[in-house]
Amino acid sequence: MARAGLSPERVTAAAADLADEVGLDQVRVSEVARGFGVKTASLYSHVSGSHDLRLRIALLALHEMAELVTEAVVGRAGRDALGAYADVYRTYARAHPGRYAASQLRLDAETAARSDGARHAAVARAILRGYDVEGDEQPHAVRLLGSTIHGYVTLELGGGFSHSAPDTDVTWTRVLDALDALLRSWPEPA
Amino acid sequence: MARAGLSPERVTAAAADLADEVGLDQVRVSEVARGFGVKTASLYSHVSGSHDLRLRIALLALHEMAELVTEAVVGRAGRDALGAYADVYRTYARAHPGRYAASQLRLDAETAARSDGARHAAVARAILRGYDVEGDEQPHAVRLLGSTIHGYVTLELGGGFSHSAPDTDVTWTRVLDALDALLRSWPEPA
DNA sequence: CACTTTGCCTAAAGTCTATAGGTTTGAGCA
DNA sequence: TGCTCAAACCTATAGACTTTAGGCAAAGTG
Repeated sequence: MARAGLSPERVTAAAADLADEVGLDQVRVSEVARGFGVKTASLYSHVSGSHDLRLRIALLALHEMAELVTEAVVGRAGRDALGAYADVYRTYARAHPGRYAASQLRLDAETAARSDGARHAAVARAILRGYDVEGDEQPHAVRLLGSTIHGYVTLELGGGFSHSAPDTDVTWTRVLDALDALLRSWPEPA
Repeated sequence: MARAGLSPERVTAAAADLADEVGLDQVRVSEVARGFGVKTASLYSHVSGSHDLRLRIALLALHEMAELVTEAVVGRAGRDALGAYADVYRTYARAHPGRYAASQLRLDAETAARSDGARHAAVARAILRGYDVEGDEQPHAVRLLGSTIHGYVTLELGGGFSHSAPDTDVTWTRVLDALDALLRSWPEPA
């Protein structure tokens, strides 16, 4: 019988697409197998189970976002760079909710080291350079940036804003303006 | 044989405790039943399944946090109120990670209306009153507040900060100071 | 062409969810 | 006290998912 041409990469990609469609927690090894027209047990030669599958989706998402975010900020600085940076996450999360959810999974130190997580922080630091936030203050500012952007994206995606009135796009630019203002006048180290 | 004295409330409470221990996505109806020394099927008279169980945990968490947050801000204003408000979420999330995760679940409009979600927004608006952020600007500021606090708590809990250097408590006060400064000088409507 | 590896299969054990229907318990009441 | 009835809990069952073990056949290799 014809082989389906499976590989860890293809399996992960299919699982990621499935996660975007039905939600990360609804990703089943059996369903991924069905998608390939293959028996469930066959996937276990390529990935070591459903936990492994989710982890691989996370690494894929972190990689894809790192590529996008790196590309988005080249040639930009200040508010312009900040907006491009943040928009990547928001746009990605809307287009790929399952992948984005996976990227928030807790990774053990070893896996995290192997991931593209550090690239995200590096891009954030590059943006801060345009604001003259340096030295010991950088980590704090990076965390603030990450918290606000990630929090907004998560809440918006989770429907946390859909119950109240104003358009979320308006709030989004307001939030970015606020972050911009904050970084412009970042306080001196205590 | 002695009855276990089940009820939707007791089942939900036990499930919430289990979620805090093993993670929300590891909550099994069968495991909750085991905890009561009861057969799995018996729980279906009290809750209508695992989805229902998670939803009930979410409502419980939203209620508990609403109580805490309401109590925390009475008699406070400005930076003081902001800090007390934010600390409730951070402390709660650390003590009850499963409950907190449940509180982020997407609720349909009907369930959301029945939840204590609106109370959280009301407390946030009360804090803004101390900063003279009013009218059409309030929703934007509420969303910024929620995004940053929720994002920070989520990232910290998810281990997103544990790979880099400085103490997260320091960053936390820095973030709150930043939000305080931001609200103090909130821009006029465009 | 023989040989090895790889890819996918069948088989099976174990766990979970969920439904249907039966039995026991205990509170209220004549 | 003894009856009734609803609630609480049970057994049985069906279907789905996960994961391991071992087998055959198709693709690459010398």
